[in-house]
Amino acid sequence: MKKKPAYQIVYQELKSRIKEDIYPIGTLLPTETELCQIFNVSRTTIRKAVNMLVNEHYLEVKQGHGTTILNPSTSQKLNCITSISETLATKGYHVTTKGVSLEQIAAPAKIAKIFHIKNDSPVYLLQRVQYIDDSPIALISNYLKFSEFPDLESHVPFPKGLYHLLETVYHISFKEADERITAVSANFTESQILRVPLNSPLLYSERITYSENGAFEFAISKLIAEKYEYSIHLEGRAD
Amino acid sequence: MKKKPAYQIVYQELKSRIKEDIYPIGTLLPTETELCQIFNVSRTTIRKAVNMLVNEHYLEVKQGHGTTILNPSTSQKLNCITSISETLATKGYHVTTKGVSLEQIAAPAKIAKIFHIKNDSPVYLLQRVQYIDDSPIALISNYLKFSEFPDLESHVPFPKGLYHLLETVYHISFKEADERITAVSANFTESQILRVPLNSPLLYSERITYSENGAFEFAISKLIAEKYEYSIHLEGRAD
DNA sequence: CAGTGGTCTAGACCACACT
DNA sequence: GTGTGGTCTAGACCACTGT
Repeated sequence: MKKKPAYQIVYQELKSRIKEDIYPIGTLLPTETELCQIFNVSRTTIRKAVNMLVNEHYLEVKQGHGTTILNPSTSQKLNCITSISETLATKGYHVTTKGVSLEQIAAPAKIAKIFHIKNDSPVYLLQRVQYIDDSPIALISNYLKFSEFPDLESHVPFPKGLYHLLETVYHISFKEADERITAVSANFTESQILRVPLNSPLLYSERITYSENGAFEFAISKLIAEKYEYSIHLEGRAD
Repeated sequence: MKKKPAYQIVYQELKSRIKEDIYPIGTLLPTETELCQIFNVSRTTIRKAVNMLVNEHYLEVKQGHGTTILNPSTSQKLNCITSISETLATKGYHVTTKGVSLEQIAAPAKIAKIFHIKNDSPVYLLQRVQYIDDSPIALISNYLKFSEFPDLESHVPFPKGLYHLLETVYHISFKEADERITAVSANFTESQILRVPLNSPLLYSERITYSENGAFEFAISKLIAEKYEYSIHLEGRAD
């Protein structure tokens, strides 16, 4: 076992104390000097841990005043890597997945380039339709790097969601993702599957997802625009 | 005048040295110990400045190896507050604005709530069509807080762009923005103005923009989906 | 092995907020 | 004024990368 840095321990302990309401929302955290005594570490270490929690919007510091515990539900976590079904679930919808198809295919040039593998190497292609209650909402295709997910077939149909499976069974750590979003008109097939009129507007998104070892997923989603929206948070101005 | 913290000075100096190729892209930055001597400050101060540049993707640090200067053009700045015209301009398009209309209107309830003003207080409503070369691409409505922008009329039609005007003339500091993106079908009016077939897919976005003093802009954009896409960057997983 | 960044300390002084 | 967080130092030891 590796030894954990002190600031990590403080960070996790503070986080759980906030979640368990030992430090209730709206109140002030103990002062930095007090926290030094509580955890028996230097102020630098405390400040590093506190800063991490500020970045995650758990805390807000104000010079001369103190450090306030924030309400995490108010500051919804935007710009995090979440699946369509997870996003819908946090909004209170009951999401189900139907028509799951998982196959091994030869990587098209575009996919091969993203995964840094040779053209026509095997990749997984997962195709699904997602439903809210009994109405379809999304058509999703996921390309997954073959070498990272041995025996993926045996886990179909991912009762807890694809991303949950990748995290728990394959121990993938989601690092970052780049997504491009535009809109298209539903063609005949799409209109039939999603049960919308021909040419209805669909949100179209392509996402590349990265772990520490590089890209491992490329996903294409087509969503009924009337039923979905992307929420994003922007910060600062470019130079 | 306020005295600048040492880490700010180091940060700015390092940033300009990178931009002026004194520290060329792809090479290693001097070691932290060397930088301490160069700037005559402690290692903590150097590390704070370096960390800021890492967050802005100017540098990459690797333990046991060194700190590398990155190519900023490779890491496009996503999730920054930019206008449609600015985004298109960085992609090399020539953007023009036509049909500018600026009026004072009584704030609808939705806008009043966002700006924290009374219903029917005056707000500016700016409406425009944006073109690439001679083809229309976007239909934009901006609601602007009346009290923050006195005499806005005199600056029409914003030759350098609305956001540039707000920054330089009104000294607004863009802090953050929240945006919701979905898609709609072009109605008759929209299809005429944008010169697309009826029911063509349009990207629809609503944005609230904040300065240090709270929300000052609410913008609605309708963009021809075939000609535009949103690029976003996601990081980490929610708990 | 030598050299790099990663973590940590104990103590100092400064800038701001509240009363 | 008192107390909070903001900045900064000088020095120590750990952990990783490369040869």
